[in-house]
Amino acid sequence: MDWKSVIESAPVWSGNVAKARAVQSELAACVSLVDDYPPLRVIAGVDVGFEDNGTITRAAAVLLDASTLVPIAQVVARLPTCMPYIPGLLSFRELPAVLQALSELPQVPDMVFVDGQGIAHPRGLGIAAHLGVITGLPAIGVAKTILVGSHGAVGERRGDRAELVYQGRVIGTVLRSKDRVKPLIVSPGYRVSVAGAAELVLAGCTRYRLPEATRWADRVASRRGGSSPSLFGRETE
DNA sequence: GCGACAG
DNA sequence: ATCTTGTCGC
Repeated sequence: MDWKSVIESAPVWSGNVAKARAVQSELAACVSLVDDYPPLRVIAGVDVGFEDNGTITRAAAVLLDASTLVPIAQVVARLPTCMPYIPGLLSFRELPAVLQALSELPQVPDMVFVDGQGIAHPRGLGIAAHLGVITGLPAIGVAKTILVGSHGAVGERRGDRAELVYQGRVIGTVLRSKDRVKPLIVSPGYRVSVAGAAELVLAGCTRYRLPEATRWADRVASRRGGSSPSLFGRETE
């Protein structure tokens, strides 16, 4: 995997909203929803947090053993924040730091769990889909709230779900990952189908609402501890 | 024109 | 995302 070129060729925030949206539409056409990911040996969770009043973007990437869901390694990348949060353009704000962190993991993951939407986005390119298209890595978007789309009732038990529909298309799954908790919004990022993404996320959730991969990345990005992956951690700036 | 709006 | 204590529920 040539991270150097991936990071260099990644779309950069130009300060032009219309232009950024146009880029998203182009990349959205490259999204593959075919379940062609390899057997999952190692998976990764990525998430972002901020420091110094938001001036520093802190991205965390945690590698986990796919069969045991136990953390193997963690990396933190800190970069100057490049733009403010603009609904629909989250990837331009967070991907630079996320890609840097991912590139420093000791191994390339077979699947990346991203905090945010996959194709469940106004132009079909949430941060998980964006990450997948430019890295080529299979990815899934796991969000805590809806950006676009609507759905019917969701049962109260773990595994219960409802289709997330937007403009007549099924773009994701509103999935109850644990009994009686607010459901997750799961959508394909890249090289995964709507159904496949939901199954992988459910399998990745053990005793908490969020998948283990996302949970660890969350913790590391928000610089909380929760001892475990911290044994082989690195840091960058 | 008036809301809604991932993190 | 982030600022923040106690508190309701399993």
